[in-house]
Amino acid sequence: MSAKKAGKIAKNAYRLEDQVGHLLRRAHQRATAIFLERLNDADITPTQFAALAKLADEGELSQNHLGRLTAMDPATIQGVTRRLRARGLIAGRADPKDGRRTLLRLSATGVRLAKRVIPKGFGVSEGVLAPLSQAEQKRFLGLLKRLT
Amino acid sequence: MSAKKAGKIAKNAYRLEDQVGHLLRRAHQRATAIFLERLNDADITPTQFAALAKLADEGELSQNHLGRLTAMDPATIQGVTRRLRARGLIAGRADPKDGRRTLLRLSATGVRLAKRVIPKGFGVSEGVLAPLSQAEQKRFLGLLKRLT
DNA sequence: CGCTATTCATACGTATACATATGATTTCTT
DNA sequence: AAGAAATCATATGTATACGTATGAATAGCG
Repeated sequence: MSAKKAGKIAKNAYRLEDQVGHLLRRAHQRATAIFLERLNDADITPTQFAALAKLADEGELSQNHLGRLTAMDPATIQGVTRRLRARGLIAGRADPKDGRRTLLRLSATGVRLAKRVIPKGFGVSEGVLAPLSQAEQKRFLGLLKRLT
Repeated sequence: MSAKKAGKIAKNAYRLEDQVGHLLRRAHQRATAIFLERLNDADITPTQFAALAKLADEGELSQNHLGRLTAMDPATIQGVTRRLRARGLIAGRADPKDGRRTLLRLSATGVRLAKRVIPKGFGVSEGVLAPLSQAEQKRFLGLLKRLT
């Protein structure tokens, strides 16, 4: 029953600055900014990076499957892969076993770019987490993972 | 020098799922989804909500100032306020002291909507943080605030 | 005072992000 | 096996998000 009697405190004001959604939005903005700053020369976006990294791991994936692995809905992953294809970083072919699917994989150029760029991903994460100590970073990531 | 000798461990693979940026993006997606679900009837977006809440607090603000208080750059806040004005939720007038500025405030309709909707903001935050205990929520918010 | 720099709001282009609709194809169910 | 349901990719429309450019207005400086 704190702050109920004698009107000393402001009566549960809604503070935008303290709401998770707003803080998550701002933290995401900052993470994106750090990404774009550190990968400026590569000229790719965080979601494009995610798609390249996943394809580098998995080799060949259908478009929607790639979207699920990178947390993008079908409409979003469609736009991302369309732009990556237009730049020649990934290539697609019809799935011989399922006429609905398009199988995507990195092109030779895409492999080279992925090799050059993925190592920089570690630096981005470090930069984003830099305001926290090592122990805090671990705690934060553990909690954040549970909010996804 | 752990995991350096004898190649036992996978050699620092880059795991998208463990990177802050990716997790922040996913957490933000989830927060947005919870917001839209709980304020479905109000038909406003999280950023529109933020603008309304700030104007409810501050009374009258220039457009760019409102943007700074809600973490939106001039181009973004312009779009948000344009849509809110089109719906008659906010009104603008020229600043008599500064010819460059447009002063924005809630309309009568906007005040009514804000009063009805801001209380629901608490529920959204609770919903987003629900996977964490009370103590974890506090810890998480403290750490998250330092990453903005 | 006058010139420069800054700020403000707008406009345009690109890139997520998602709802919804559509047609093609596959899978499920009976 | 036939019809229903689900999945895949695409398309369209709305809404952030930000870089860049622009013209108007103010602030800062010599």
